[in-house]
Amino acid sequence: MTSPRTTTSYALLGLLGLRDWTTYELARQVQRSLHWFWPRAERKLYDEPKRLVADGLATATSGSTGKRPRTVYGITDAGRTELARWLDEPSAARSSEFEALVKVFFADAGTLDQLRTTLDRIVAESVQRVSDLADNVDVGVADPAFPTRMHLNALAVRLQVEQELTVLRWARWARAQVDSWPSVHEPDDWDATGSLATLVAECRAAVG
Amino acid sequence: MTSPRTTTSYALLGLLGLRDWTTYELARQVQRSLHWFWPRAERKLYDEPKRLVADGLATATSGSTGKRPRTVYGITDAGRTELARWLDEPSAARSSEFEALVKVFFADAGTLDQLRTTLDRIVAESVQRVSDLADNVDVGVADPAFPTRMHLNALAVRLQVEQELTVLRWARWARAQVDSWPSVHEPDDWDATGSLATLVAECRAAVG
DNA sequence: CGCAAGATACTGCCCTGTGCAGTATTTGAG
DNA sequence: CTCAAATACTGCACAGGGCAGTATCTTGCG
Repeated sequence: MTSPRTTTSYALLGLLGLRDWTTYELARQVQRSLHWFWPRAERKLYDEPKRLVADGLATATSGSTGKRPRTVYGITDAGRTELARWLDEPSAARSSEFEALVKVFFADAGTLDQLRTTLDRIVAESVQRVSDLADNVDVGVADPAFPTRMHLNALAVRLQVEQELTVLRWARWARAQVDSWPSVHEPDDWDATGSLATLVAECRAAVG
Repeated sequence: MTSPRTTTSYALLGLLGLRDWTTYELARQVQRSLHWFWPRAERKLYDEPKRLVADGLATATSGSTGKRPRTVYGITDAGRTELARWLDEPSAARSSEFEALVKVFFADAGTLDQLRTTLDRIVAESVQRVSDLADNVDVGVADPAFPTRMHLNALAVRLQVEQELTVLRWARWARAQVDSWPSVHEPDDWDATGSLATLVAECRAAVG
């Protein structure tokens, strides 16, 4: 083994389990589907298949389109076995990065206008993401690449949609809250402490 | 400037804007609050303040507790100015990693039992995160470190709670769905395509 | 009082991953 | 026929993660 496999290795192995792909196709497919819950830069997607081949989990078939090289990757039996084994392993915790929320959190280092702009941008980005998601799903339903996998796709997409809509609803709510604040330091008559208590109660109720 | 500042630089600068901290305290504080939307390894939090000092955005005061060194960091005027300026910049897109969802997505490479186990683990992790969040908030309300920042805290916490609860609800729903599947390849009588269409409709409705 | 466990305070190393620039060739639209 | 877009990569510098390692200080328990 060249070095310990990462989740990215298995994500690509998973795609190779469905059919053969060139790296370029793989990169596009990752952006369309996996990107929502396992985002990786295109750059990585050119390195990773080589490692899979070195470990005997994938095969590389070099061809060409005229003078341009063209490598097609496929999965091996060892690859399928390893992929199935990986499904048993415990997973890393979910983690999300939200730079704009860091700006909201430290809003008192700036002005109320800055906070309002930050929230407006979050709403705009969120609307964009929800639209993109809907467009993607529309295409996937009208012309499914893997019709027999629709149910797995639907499980994953449902979470993505709920997540994006949750952010959008929150952003609109937060923007409305902030609208009545006289300054970034005072929430007017909003009872922040009481609101936190309500949230805690919701959490306790959900976990039973 | 040593090199372009990252969001991590500004996140720490933001904390330094509230009061002075030792790196150890900073590390703990980041785990408690920022970690939910800007997760960074402890290791990084020891390097970053040094860069801030090198750029004149922070000050380092070396003291000691007996023979053990102890560096206290604080913000400079230049640091405050730079922090306020950063609030104007557009932010990076939100991004989240969810390894377990990759396993759900490629569940057809394994067995139905594996999928069920994966979902059970997601539910368990989710319950844990919701509890932790509630505990954190309880402590923060009972004994607030920065009472005058409660409203900003409440904005951020609300999003975190909604996000975690969304994942929890989804995981329970998905686990129930999968319960009736005869195999990982067939969703029994579940209309996955119809379900996707409903989700698209929800998205379209939300973006107007 | 003595000692163990946990808290405090870091550094080094190797690897993954990102972003951007750079280099070509081929295809398709007008 | 031409030019833009798509295809197909590589190199490089830096951010970041995880883990091991090395101390010292504090606290509670017997």
